[in-house]
Amino acid sequence: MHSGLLRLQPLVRKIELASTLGDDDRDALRSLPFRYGHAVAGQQLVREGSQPTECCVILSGYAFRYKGTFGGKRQILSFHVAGDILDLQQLKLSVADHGVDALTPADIAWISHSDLDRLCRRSQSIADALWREALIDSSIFRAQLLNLGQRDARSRLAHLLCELAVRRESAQVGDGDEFDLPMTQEHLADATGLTVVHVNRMLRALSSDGVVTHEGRTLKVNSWKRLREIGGFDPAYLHMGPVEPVDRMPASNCGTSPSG
Amino acid sequence: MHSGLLRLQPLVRKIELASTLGDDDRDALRSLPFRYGHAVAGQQLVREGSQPTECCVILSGYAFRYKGTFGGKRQILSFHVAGDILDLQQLKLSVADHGVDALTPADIAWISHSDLDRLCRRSQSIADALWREALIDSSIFRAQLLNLGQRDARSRLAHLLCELAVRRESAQVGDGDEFDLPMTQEHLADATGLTVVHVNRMLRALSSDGVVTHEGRTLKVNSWKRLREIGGFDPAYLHMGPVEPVDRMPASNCGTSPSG
DNA sequence: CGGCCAGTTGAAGCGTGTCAACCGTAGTGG
DNA sequence: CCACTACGGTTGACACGCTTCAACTGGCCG
Repeated sequence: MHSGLLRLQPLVRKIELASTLGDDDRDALRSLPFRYGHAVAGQQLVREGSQPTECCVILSGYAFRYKGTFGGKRQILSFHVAGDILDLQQLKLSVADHGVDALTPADIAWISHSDLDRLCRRSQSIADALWREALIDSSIFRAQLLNLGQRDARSRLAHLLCELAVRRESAQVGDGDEFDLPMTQEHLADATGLTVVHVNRMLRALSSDGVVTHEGRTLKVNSWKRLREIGGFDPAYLHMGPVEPVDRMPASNCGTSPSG
Repeated sequence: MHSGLLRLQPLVRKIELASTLGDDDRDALRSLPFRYGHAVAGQQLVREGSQPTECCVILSGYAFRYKGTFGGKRQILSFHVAGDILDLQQLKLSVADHGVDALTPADIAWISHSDLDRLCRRSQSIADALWREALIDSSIFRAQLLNLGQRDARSRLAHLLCELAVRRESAQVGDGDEFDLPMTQEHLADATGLTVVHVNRMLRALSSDGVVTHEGRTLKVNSWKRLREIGGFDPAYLHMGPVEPVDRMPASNCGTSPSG
């Protein structure tokens, strides 16, 4: 049982994107007891159908949640970065309706439901903040529903890339217009409801249109404006507070972007 | 400001599907002050992008939630029946990331966020119950994501029909294998991410295969087993407590359930 | 009566899926 | 050092599920 003082800092930062915390709340969160774990890429963290007793906070690396079909297909529900707290829903529900896998090597803090629950009872503002996290989670799923149900392949991909950019930015991973895209095209396919082959084609299409540059596992966005337009991306659903509506994208920086 | 004693009963029943309440909690919920409203079919209840200060409980009738695309398309996120509490997410988030419309004429109870919030602070078990409702909501979206992303038209429809059947059953609307399908095929299309034309074809296919009988706005399920298979439906995601796994479908009724 | 809305059906086109190669890189073991 | 394998990415040809367009029906209501 660790209680490493600053290791839970990514969690605090994440929560403060959507909620305001007092000093005491911050301290309480940071000093939550947790079990530390390291996961290799592809490792299963939560099994669909299991009854976990701990929440899982990503300290570093990437993870994703998914649901399986009887026929062996897989829908990736969301990708997650450092600071994200997963399985918050299991705090109040017993069986996990979806699984969680590490996407890259990842450091994980496991926090027991009872500890978290106790903290919620002690601090109304933390309870509110966690509730809010869960609701934002839900909002992201709603946006994904719109994405899968109403947009074509090209738009779906663009939208997903926009979301990844914003979330990685807010987690302060990478910087600016160029960032790591740690997932394989198969992951992207499972997240967008497309086939690997078609994801590949659409990615290249975005490349050859000059919207993004994609080499190796790095993605560079040449025109946020066009990527947003193509994806129909409106960051409101992320509920990250006031975001300037236009032109620039990841909540912060982004110098000179050619807008053609 | 009504405080009509039994009018909020559908809400209590709904909540008790997933949580256990004490007598005092039940009473507290039932005596929540609310503003009564009647909506005609198609009437907008919550506008996407607005900042509501009240939650909306359906006392009778049907409603649905949706998100719109810049291009004018619409994705229906979920359908709702009597007892469902909508916009619970706005309790902790400020702007509504989706809209709500009445599907049929409906009776609505509007409960102010502050009243609800106050009640949550007074009763931990009610707070838990509402939190749980929100999480189940989220779980349903996840299931829809799997549906839209991984299944073909026929399966999507079958899955949606299964879900509607279970939820209407749990709300004690209609009975047995035959029930009202109050939505138009356009609604079904917007919910499944298909076109009206194709929904029509798939519905007829299900009919001519003998799985369902569909005349007017009534749907009769001839074989739950086949409908479940086609839709890949597993009711676990509804988190409605232990559900017998086989053969029969709508969760409850049938007074003689062994070991229930 | 006329008009509108939901449903129904057919024919044609296109967006994705499927199948099947092939490439480059990294890892592994002889 | 070289086979050998495994995996992610890339590309082409073809098949098919779904969309699109368009026409027609029946019911409801002003």
